[in-house]
Amino acid sequence: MLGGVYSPSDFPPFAVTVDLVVLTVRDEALCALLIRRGEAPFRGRWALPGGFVQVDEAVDAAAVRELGEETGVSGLHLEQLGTYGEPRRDPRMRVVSVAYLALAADLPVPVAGTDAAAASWVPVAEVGALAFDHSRILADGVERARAKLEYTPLGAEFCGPEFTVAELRRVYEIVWGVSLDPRNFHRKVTGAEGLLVPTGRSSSRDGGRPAALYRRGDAGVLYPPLVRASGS
Amino acid sequence: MLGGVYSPSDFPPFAVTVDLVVLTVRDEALCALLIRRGEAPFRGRWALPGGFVQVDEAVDAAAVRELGEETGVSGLHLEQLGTYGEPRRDPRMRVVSVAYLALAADLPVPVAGTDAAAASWVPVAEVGALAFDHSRILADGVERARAKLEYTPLGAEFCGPEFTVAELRRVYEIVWGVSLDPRNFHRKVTGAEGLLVPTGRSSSRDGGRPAALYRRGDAGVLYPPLVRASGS
DNA sequence: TAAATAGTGTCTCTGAGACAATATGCA
DNA sequence: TGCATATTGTCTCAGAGACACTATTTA
Repeated sequence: MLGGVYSPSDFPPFAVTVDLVVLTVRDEALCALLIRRGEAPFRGRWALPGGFVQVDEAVDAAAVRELGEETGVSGLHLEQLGTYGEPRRDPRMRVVSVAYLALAADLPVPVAGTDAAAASWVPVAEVGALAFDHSRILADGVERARAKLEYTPLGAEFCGPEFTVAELRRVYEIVWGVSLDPRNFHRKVTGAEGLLVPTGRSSSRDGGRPAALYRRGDAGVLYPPLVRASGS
Repeated sequence: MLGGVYSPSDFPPFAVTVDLVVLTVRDEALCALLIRRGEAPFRGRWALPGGFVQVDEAVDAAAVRELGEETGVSGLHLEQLGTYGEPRRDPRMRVVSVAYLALAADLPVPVAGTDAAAASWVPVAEVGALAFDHSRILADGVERARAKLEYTPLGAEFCGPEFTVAELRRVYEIVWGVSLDPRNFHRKVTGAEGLLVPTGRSSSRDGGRPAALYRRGDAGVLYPPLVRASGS
């Protein structure tokens, strides 16, 4: 069938939802925001937060709304991750879900939000089987986040409004699961155009020279990119 | 509302479609497969091929099916591009569309397919305003294709089963709209792991040393990547 | 032979990674 | 002072781009 050649009477009805992969770095681990389901199916299982797209609401807008409801925070980076539309991914009816990826600084604590279901940050390494196909969605989100750190300034999204180069480096080390040379990392990120904007000075947690504090720059891409260990 | 906490009675119904951005390189131009709409709305306008997702069909499967119906070809590279869900993107009803990107070698001619609507290859530089939000979807698809050539072997998807390095280079030049040094390009692509598999020899169109023919290798990523002119 | 395209070799520059050296705080 | 961390500098190597040069075909 060619696009648009149809009438309202011949389309099968679907429900459309958004699911959110919200990631943060806390306690030295990459964590995802998960909710525990209070009802069947998958009662008691962890699941991604999300919900229905309203009749008069753009799909992207639904993701923004849900993210605000879940985290109490707005203005986070939010991007489409993919759409998951297997016929039986929800056992009760035909649901197509548009997944979004959000990166957040360590938020105080997930707000209970408009729902009774418990929400909490769970280290992605300790996440077991999730409800529906959410395990795969989460895996796709984590991989996307890892890839985006290479060529975008999004690593700074995991940090607070002001942060040190070492904090940013810890983000990279935790998300990628590698260790990076502090000297080379420092040279690269301070040299990258528009990534960091200097400010004043910082605390020295346990001793050692204080580190300069930076704010996020306005660069859209990271050049030169920070590459993970590749072919070599 | 949190994910999965709902009942079948409270979801608003949507129609779900797939739209295809099918790109090829022919006549020294990057071309998209478009159909001319035979009915309102947007009667007479060009639009992307696509159609409804069936009740018992996965969304990805619907894209594969539509691609086969439109091009008569299977086995092409096909990937999700994004989902477009503005409330009034279709004036008649609420339609959420999942867009896909396909890269094809120069196919003989678009088959008329199961539809009467005329389909043809249109150079993307000459595409005017499309129906619905298809102009934006096409633009997103073209940009995705350009970006993918950098770090994946997908440029070879635009070539036939056997091709020369010069043909592959023309693909890059046309898609990116730049000119590339033949010597450096040759050294790079023949040096990239798993990109090209040698075969026999080739014709020499008008004179000049014959070029070696290659088949696509099985590499999933292109390392080292071919980068477009960037920060330098 | 001339023209044309294919393919190789070389040089230089940039950036990555290893790691020495210096700077600046706290106990 | 001693220790810890921050920041700078230096060295080496790989790969990109410029481009000279060789190879192999047709006219």
